[in-house]
Amino acid sequence: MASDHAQTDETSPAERRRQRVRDSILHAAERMIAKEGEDGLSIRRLAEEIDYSPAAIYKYFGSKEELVDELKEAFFARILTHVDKVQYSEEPFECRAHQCLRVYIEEALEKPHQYLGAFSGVVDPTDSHEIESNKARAFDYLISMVSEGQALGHFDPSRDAVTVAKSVWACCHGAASLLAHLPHFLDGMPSDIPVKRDAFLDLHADIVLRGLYKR
Amino acid sequence: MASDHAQTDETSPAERRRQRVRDSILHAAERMIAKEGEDGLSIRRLAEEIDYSPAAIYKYFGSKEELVDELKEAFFARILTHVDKVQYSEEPFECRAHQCLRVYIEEALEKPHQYLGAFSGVVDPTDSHEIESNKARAFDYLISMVSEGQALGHFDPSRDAVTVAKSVWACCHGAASLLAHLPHFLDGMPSDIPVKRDAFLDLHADIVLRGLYKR
DNA sequence: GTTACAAAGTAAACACTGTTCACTTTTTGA
DNA sequence: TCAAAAAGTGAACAGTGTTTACTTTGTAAC
Repeated sequence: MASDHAQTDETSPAERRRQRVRDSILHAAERMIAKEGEDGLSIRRLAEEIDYSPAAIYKYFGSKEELVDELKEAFFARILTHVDKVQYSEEPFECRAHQCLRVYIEEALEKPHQYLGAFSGVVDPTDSHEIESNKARAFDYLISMVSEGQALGHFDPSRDAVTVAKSVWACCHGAASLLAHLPHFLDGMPSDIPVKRDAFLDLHADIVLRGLYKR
Repeated sequence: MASDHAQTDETSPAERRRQRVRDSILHAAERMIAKEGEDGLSIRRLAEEIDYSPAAIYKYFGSKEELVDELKEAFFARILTHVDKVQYSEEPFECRAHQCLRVYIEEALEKPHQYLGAFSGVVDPTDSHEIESNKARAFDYLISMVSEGQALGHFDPSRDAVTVAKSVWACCHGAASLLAHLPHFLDGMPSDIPVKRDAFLDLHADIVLRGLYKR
């Protein structure tokens, strides 16, 4: 039964083997990007690192771009799960909203090169596939957060929740982008190194959220 | 006297000629980047476009990076002058502050590829030359704007002006970056195309600035 | 077990890239 | 006019992503 034609878990030894090689490619690529950025990733050096020929990579990925895109999708999926966890916690709304912004930025900064790479370059408007990516979905959470804030009577209800959510996303993305791009961004500020980023993110989230409240 | 050893305006015909070639290189590079992005710029195709050999480019610029860095510096200098103009206008403070944020974003969006390219990739912390660029100076204007807002009794004075300015810069940069990166960012929103961006920027600046006011 | 077929893997080539170097042409200043 | 400097170039080097024809390996059926 276990060696029957239709496997119970849909994975044959060959498929598992293939999956392992695929993963090793992805992991090696991730390591190289983390070290040297997206431009530092070379298919040839990547192949050498995992002891394959460059051409072998193309049995697993259609192009370098497809490979990198898969990493980006996984990265944003990870950010989403972390933001999601905050969203459904038992904390009061104001605390959740604050954490929501913070966690997005903090998770983005876990992989600065990947985060920056995901926003470098103008996206082709005719490429519809980009629209339904996890990147766009990150911002769906913000819509429901803003709507909830309006329903609870905290936020100004006269504004369009979607538009406001886009504005909030811009604020979060900007902080993540600048912190990732400029390692010295917080230099010359009060308090010590590990606290600096924490304190800044608190202030930033405070300012952004305060902008949403009714006056 | 005019043909004396030391020229009055410090430019000989040879220097002017050289400057013209230099400019033609820069302009061609700018056109190519505007069309195909930073990665789409090729020294060889650039040379072909202006009818020179690829090697000739290196008589004017040490490397491709130096060339695009000069374009970036000029671009941010242009943004700065526009923001500067707002800063010293005769409008009331609240209007100037609002315009300050708007103009930064609008000018950034004049060259989406260049703006995104200026923030792609993690900056080398040991490279001190990056710190004193026009990019960093854009944010000096925000510091004085925040300080003035505090002095006038509008903004919360208990906060560090520099830190707040960084937060505001992040909000502006985020909006510029997202709008440049995602041409569809404002799709699915009320009102028509030319007004959309205008309305969004107004809302965004409103939200950010409201976050700074005393409650 | 053998055989047929598909999958995995590769070496070599193609068409690019940025950059350098030896070399020629042109321009300049005395 | 003549040497020196500047401007410009062709060819090469080392690297890139990708494709193609080919070989090796593994699998499934007879």
